[in-house]
Amino acid sequence: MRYGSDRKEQTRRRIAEAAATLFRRDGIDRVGVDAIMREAGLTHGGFYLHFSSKEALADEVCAGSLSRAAARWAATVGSAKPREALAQIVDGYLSPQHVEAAETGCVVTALGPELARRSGSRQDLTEALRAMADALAACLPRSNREQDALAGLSCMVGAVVLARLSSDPALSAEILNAARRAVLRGRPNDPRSPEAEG
Amino acid sequence: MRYGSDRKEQTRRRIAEAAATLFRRDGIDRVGVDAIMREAGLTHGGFYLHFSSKEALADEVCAGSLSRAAARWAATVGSAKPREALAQIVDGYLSPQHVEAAETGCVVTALGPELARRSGSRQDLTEALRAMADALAACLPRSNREQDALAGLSCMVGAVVLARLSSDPALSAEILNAARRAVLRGRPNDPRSPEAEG
DNA sequence: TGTACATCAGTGAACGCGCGTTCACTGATGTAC
DNA sequence: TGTACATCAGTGAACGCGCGTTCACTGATGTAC
Repeated sequence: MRYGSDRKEQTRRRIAEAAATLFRRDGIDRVGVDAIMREAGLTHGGFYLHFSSKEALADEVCAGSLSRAAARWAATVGSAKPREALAQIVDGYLSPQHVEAAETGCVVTALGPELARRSGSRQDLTEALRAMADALAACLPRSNREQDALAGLSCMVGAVVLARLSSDPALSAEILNAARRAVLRGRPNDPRSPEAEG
Repeated sequence: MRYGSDRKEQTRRRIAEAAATLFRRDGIDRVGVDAIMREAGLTHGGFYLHFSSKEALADEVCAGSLSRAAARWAATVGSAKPREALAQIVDGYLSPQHVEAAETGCVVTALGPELARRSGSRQDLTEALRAMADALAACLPRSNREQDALAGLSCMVGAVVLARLSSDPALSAEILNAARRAVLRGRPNDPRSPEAEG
């Protein structure tokens, strides 16, 4: 069709965005190339003009999504006082909305184990994890901040996984609250009530 | 073949055990009925004498595995002083062996997001999670023990997920150490060195 | 005790289906003249 | 400016394959006589 010079690139991005949503919602294995292309407004045959395989798409999309999340955290840290940045990051991550909307949320909580099983390199994912830990560390008290950041990240990831697994909304809310309290421990400047509601 | 009265039950258990291992190793979607039955020493056709579908098997196997894990934690708590029980549970969960052997490890870290997506009831899983939190709580200091238990469980789950996701063994070890320190915080009776080595 | 039969756990071929991937084709647009 | 052509993003039929499930059959064992 001989379109403008960046049209192909835009299509590629549209496919990647559709895939990012569907993969997180249903799991990589449960999403077909056909569904991704339909979501992107195309037909399946054109997929291979943009990506060499579904696996390559999944690797790129997941690493990209996680590294953009890390960049957003870093931007938050750069644009607010440490304790406010921390509260923003933690409250956003441990929100009921994040638990409910896996399809737009953190790749680790939606696809962590699935990605860990992959035979590919996972180096980009590892770097993104480090960047997330660094962003968290930057808004924590100096003593043991690297360890606290890794523990805090673990706590947040686990809390969202567990809150999604629980079929009891009350337990999910308790998990989120407990995790928030643990990650913000020693920094109780948060005006929010300790109870969670809805 | 008209075998002894408990033979069928034993076969059923053998299938469930094979499935538990393979599901945690490769993910539910990547394991076929054929592979499960071969692992159990049978052929695929007989599967439906024991389970109504692969989905039903997966539900039963995952809930069973998690509730047995909860029972083991409870037994540990019942058989040692609180702080020793806590150290046993936490050190076992946050060990490099657990990170490396997903196929025999905690169902939540191996299949959490995959299970959270399932349409089924998840009630048994939720009860098992509660039982795990209760066991943890029973060996924590009384003040805020329920919250601390939920936060500790989150931290352990997230740490194992992240340690498996990282392709850098040093980062994985740091994550496990940081999580252990956080979960045992306030109870530094652990004689272990703070550094982790392969 | 010995024999014929009934049972039913397990077998393996067959099914329909959806998937990832390929490929000959289409047709809208940029370019040469 | 107008026309013919080249390009190449996108189409959709087709492929081979593996999967979950079904079903007619097998044959080892318990039971009736």
